Amino acid sequence: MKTKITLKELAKLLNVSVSTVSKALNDSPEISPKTVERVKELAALHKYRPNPVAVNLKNSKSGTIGVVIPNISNNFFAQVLSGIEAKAQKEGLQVITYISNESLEREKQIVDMLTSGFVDGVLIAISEATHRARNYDHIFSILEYEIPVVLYDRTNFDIPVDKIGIDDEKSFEEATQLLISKGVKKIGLASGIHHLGVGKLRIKGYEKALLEGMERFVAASSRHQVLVDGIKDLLVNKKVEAMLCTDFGSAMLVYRMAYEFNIKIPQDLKMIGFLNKDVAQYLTPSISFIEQFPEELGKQAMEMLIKRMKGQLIPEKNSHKIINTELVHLESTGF
Amino acid sequence: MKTKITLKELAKLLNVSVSTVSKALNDSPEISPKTVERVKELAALHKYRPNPVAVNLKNSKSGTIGVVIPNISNNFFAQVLSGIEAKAQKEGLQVITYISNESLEREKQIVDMLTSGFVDGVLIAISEATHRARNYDHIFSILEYEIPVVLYDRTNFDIPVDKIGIDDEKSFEEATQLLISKGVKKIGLASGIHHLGVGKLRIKGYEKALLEGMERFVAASSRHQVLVDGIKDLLVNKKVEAMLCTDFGSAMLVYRMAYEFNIKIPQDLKMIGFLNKDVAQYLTPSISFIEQFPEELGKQAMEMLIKRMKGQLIPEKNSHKIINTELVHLESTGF
DNA sequence: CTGAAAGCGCTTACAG
DNA sequence: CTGAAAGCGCTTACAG
Repeated sequence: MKTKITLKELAKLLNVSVSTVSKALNDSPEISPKTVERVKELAALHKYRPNPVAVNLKNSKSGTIGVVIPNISNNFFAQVLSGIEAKAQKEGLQVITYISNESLEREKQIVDMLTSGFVDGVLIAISEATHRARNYDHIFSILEYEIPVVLYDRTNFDIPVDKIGIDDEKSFEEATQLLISKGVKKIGLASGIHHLGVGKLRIKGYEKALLEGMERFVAASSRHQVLVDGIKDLLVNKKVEAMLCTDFGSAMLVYRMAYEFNIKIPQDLKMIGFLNKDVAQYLTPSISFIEQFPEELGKQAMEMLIKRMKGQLIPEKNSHKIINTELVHLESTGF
Repeated sequence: MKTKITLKELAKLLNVSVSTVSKALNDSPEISPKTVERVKELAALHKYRPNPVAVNLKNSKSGTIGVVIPNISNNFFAQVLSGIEAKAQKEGLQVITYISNESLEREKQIVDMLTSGFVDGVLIAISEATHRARNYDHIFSILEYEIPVVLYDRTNFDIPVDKIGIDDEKSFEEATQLLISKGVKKIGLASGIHHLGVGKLRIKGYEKALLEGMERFVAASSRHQVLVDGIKDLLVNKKVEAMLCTDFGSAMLVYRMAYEFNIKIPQDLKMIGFLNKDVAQYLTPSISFIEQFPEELGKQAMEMLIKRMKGQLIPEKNSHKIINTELVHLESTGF
């Protein structure tokens, strides 16, 4: 019904040239006010809107940015996307979403698309598999194509690009220090992601905060049963008084085993985890968590990318930004 | 560095015309095998890839589809997106993501973008605000522009388009029937989304399944404290033996209050909820939940849209598909 | 088998 | 003030 009208058709209806219509619509001072009015009136009547594909071709850009997400089921990334999308909308940019599912293979395919001219810029969090394989060639290829790119969240590897993330190490260092300051002596840590960059950093922060003479109690494995046994050992045999959990899975395991062995949270065991707010606060008892402000991270990543695309950042110098985390106290750290 | 090479440049390097290069690259039978080889070799050397924006302009399409998501923090929608994206990738389509945040205003803006020619098709789940305001004009406008569109998940309103969703009513009807078959007499329901389409349907299913003489125990409110009081009444005063929860929030409240009033799950109280798998199975005790297969829903929505875009569906007839849900038994329904 | 021309829908320097 | 022409990067019917 309302099949899209083009400049050419408007021009014919108005008995003027296409150029005149285009200029009138773009408020060019070259065109007489009277003509501008006529043109705009008819354009409004027909609800004319320029074909974005044509405009983009003309401008040699695509008007879109590509966002690569390792795992959209992880609420953290979903929220990051939300922040990105909100900012993009304001800037009139379209967000093309690619989900790598933590796969190197998939990530390579995605990068292939990204470098083919579909997008004007890229926001990417590197997949787990890529980190494990230490195969970053495809990431470098984005740079070779001179496509502006910002790495978000998973930033701990050496590549000369703009980055934005949180300080994983510091967050757990501070959490550990807080427990120590409250007089907790035996602090344990559980992790199902110790092999990943973020996992390593969180564990490092914990270890850094431990005082001389304090024992290190770590249960870490990506294999379920090994992790279960490790946690059980810490809770039952080592009788730790607090547990830090680097990820959702390990937090839920600690939670569950505390229940099974009748260890009361927070009376017998304090807990702090990297969980998303929604889950953390709704649990019974609620679990104190590290707030990472993912939407803010997404927003700022987008801002950084926009600046880079507009050439507002110094070419040879890369930005590196840190979003501060915040320890939110809920029931599991009641003292 | 690796600045993109164009057909024109390839042509110049090869001393042939642009048309010849284009045809050779597209394996046109018009071109001699020798030329094809020469062209392809040089193209490969320079890693030539056609500018997608130009190709799209030529083909009068955009190569993208728009996906409108009401709330990406809801894991259900995140998973739907995952299914959509996977399928789109296979079809060589780009997914532009728009997040309405359950806002009518935002949804209108988004639809405005969608009808301006950015996308070849649309997948949309209508926002809560839109449903409340019963203001569907903008949705109809997508139809006026003759853009293929598939409604997913929130499909219970009258509009002549393709739809795909789950049978909310049936899912809770069956869940209720199951409890009845196990001899549970006093079955309660908690809802924080009774005012929404899906909430209404779930409640309706519950009511439909109740046998003659069975009392209806419903605690429903979008106001936190009212809902808390309602649930408390059901658990403590009415002493229901089971609770159905239409949403994550109400499930967590029931969970919490059972804990506070020392009501044991599943011994004293059975529970079934609309939760996502991840949370449901990790809770202690784990909560039996209705599996909605969101990725499958996303995938099939995309398939339906592709068929519509390709004209493989009958123009005057709309598809309406239902994804079957499945009650997954975990600890909270242990009998 | 190859190439010139037209065209997708727009914008913009240039003539008049 | 208006319009013809060139061009963004491609494809394809048409001539040769």
